[in-house]
Amino acid sequence: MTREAPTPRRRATLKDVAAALGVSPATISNAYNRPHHLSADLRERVFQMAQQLGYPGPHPTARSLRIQQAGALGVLYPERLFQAFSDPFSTEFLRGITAATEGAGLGLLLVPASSSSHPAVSTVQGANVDGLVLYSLADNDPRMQAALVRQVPMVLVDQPRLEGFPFVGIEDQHGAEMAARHLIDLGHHKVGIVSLKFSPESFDILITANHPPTCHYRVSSSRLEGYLEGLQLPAEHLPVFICEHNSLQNGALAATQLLDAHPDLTAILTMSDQLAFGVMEAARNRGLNIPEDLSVVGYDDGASALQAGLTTIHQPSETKGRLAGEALIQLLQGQVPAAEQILPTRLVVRGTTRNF
Amino acid sequence: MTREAPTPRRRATLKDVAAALGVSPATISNAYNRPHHLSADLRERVFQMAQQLGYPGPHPTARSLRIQQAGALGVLYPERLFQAFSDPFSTEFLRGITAATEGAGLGLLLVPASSSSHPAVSTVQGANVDGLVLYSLADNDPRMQAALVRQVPMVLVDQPRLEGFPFVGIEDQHGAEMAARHLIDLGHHKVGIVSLKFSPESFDILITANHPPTCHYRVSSSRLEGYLEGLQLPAEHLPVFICEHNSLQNGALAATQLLDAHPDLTAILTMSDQLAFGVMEAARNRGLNIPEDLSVVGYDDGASALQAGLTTIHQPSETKGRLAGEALIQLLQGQVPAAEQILPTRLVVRGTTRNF
DNA sequence: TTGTATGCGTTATCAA
DNA sequence: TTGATAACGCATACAA
Repeated sequence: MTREAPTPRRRATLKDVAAALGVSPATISNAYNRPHHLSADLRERVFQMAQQLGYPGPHPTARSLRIQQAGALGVLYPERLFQAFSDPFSTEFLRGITAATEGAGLGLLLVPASSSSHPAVSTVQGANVDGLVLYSLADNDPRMQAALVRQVPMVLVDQPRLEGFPFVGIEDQHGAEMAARHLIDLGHHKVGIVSLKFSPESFDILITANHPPTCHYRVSSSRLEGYLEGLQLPAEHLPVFICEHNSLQNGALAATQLLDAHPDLTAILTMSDQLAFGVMEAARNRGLNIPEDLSVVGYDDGASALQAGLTTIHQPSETKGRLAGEALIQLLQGQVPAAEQILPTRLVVRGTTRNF
Repeated sequence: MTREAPTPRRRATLKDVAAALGVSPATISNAYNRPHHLSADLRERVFQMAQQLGYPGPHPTARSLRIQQAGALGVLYPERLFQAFSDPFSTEFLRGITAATEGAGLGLLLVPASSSSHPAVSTVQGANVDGLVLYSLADNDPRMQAALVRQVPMVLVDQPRLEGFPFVGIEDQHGAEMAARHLIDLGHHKVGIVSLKFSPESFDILITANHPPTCHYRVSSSRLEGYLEGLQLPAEHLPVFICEHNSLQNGALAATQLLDAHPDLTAILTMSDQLAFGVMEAARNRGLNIPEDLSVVGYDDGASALQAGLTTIHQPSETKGRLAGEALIQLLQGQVPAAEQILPTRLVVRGTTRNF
C-alpha cells in the first residue's frame, strides 16, 4: 500500500507532509491553523515541504467535517436555477441575501432543482451548508420535508410556514387589493387577471375566478385573493389566465388568450412585472394602445418597471433577502431572530393605467 | 422555538440507528444508498428507527469526504458578490453557468470575497467544490494563486490565462475597436472614454490615454486598446475616466467630470451598458440631448440596452457562462474540453449615436 | 442478505 | 513547543 515512489499519483495529504518531515500530523495542522503553536522556523519548513510535495493545504471537506461547519448557506428555489437569474426581481432577492451573508465569510450555494437523473430531494439532502433559505416553495414541494429532516437552521420566505422557523414575507394580499382598487377607482368594470402558477406541474390555462384549481403557491393565492377583494366583481365573470412560467413570453400568451376570449376587457392585473411586460407587448401587437385602450398593472416593481413606466405594486425584494440572510446568521449564532417579518407593499402609479 | 420532538443532545448518526436496531452500520448505509442490498422489510425498519431517533440521513459533508465529491461548482467573482447580482449582464453569465451545470445535479457556490474578518484566500481554500470558474479576476488577485494551489478542475473566463486550463472569452478588443470606428465614421473627433476599473484598489480618476496607470484587468486593458486602435486620435488629447464601480452612479460621475474638463466632447465611449446609462443621465441633467448633442456607446448589450435604445457592443454573456459550465463538467468527467473558446462581439447601432 | 474492518483528511485533547 | 491518538460520520471492499 505504502509506496516510496517519488510520483504520488494521489493527492498529497497532511500526513504525507508530516511523514516527509518526520513530525506529527498535528504539527502540520497547527502550521496552517495555529501559527503560534509552533516555531516560525518549523512552520516555514512545513510550508516548503508542502509545496515540494504538492500538498494543497487542508482539504476543505475534511476540515468541514471535523469542525462541523460547511462555510456556506443554501438557497432552495421553486424553479430551475436558470429562472433565478432570469427575473430581475429574484436577483434582487439574492443580492439581499449575499449583502447580509458575505461579510460573515459564508458562501451562497444555489441548490439545483430536480432533473431526470437527480431527484430534487437528493440535492437538498446532499447540500454542504450550515443553513437554508426556503424561497417561495410550493406547499407540496417534497424539498420542504427534506429540508426539515436535515435539522439545520432555516428561514422561510414567501412560502408556507413551518412551526419554529423565522418567516420573512410581504403584504402580498394587501398589495394585490390596492392594485385592484386602483382599477376600480379608475372606472374599470371588465378586468382580466394574469396569474403566476398554481402548482409545480401547472400549465397555461384560462379559467374564471369562481372555480380556481387548488393553489399550492402562497404568493399566487394571496394575490388572487387580494384581487378579488379589491375588485368586488362577480367571480364568474372574472377571467384568470394561469401562466406556467413567469416570463414576458408567457405574459404575452396570456394577454392574447384573455383578449381573444374577452375582447371587452379594459384592464389587466398581472402578478409580476415580467408578465405585465408581456401583456403590454401582446396588446400593442394587436393594435391596442396602453393605457388608452387597455390599462395594465404589474407586481414587484423591479428595476425595469421604472424604466418602462409600469404601474405596479412595489415590494422591497432586496430588503426581503437581506432580512432572510440576517435571520439565518442569527440562527447560526444561537441568537433568536424575529419570528415573523412582514414587509409593506405599496401601489406605484405610473403610465400604464388610466381612467375608463 | 422549542419543538416537541425528542431533543437528542447530539445529532443522531448512522451508528446510533445501527445500534438501536442491533444491525451493522453498513446496513444502515445500504438502506439509504443501496436499496437492493437488503430486504425491503429491514429497510423499512431502518427508516422507521431513523425517524424515531431523529436521524436526518447521511451527513452530507461526511458523505462528500468519503466519496470525494462535493456536489457543487464554485464561482470566483472579482468584486463583492453583491455586485454579481447588481449588473443584469453578469447575472446573464451566471444564468449560463447554471443552465449547463444544473442538469448534472451540481450546485453553484458563490464564493464570498474578502471581508475584514475573512481574507479572500481562506474562502477559496475552504470552498467545498469539485471545480472552479475564475471569472474576470485581476492579474494580481491572490485568489488566483489560491485556486491554483487547490488542484481542482478550473475554467478561466475573461481573465488572465493559466497554463493548462480552458479559457472562455470574447473578442474584447475587436468590439471596442468597432465601437470607436463607428464614432469616427460618424465624424466625431472629440471623444471621451469611461473605463472600468484598472486595479482592485482603484478609485475614480480622470487621466489622459497617453499615461495610463498599470491595468490589472484584462477586460479593461483590451477594451482600451481597442478604443485607441479604432479612434486613431492622439492619446494625449484623449481623456479617460476610470471608474471604481461598474454602476449607473459611477457613469454619471464620470460624465460629469469628463464634460466639466472637456466641454467640447461630442461622444463618449463606455466600457459597459451600466456606465453608459449613467453617462446618459448625467448628460441629460446638464441639458445635453442624446444623440443630438452627445453620442454614447455602451458595451455588453445586456437586456436593458435594447429597452433603452442604446448603441452598444453585443457580447453573448449567457453563452459564455454556458460554455464555461460545460467545459468544467467535461473536466470533471475526465474529458478534454476546448483549450480556448473566443466568442464574437458585434456592434449594435441603436439610437444613442449620430452624425456629427 | 448482512456484518467487519478500514480509510476518507482533518482537528482537538491530552500528555510529554 | 511538539507528539500520539481519538474522533468527525460515512461508504465500500470483502468476508460470512
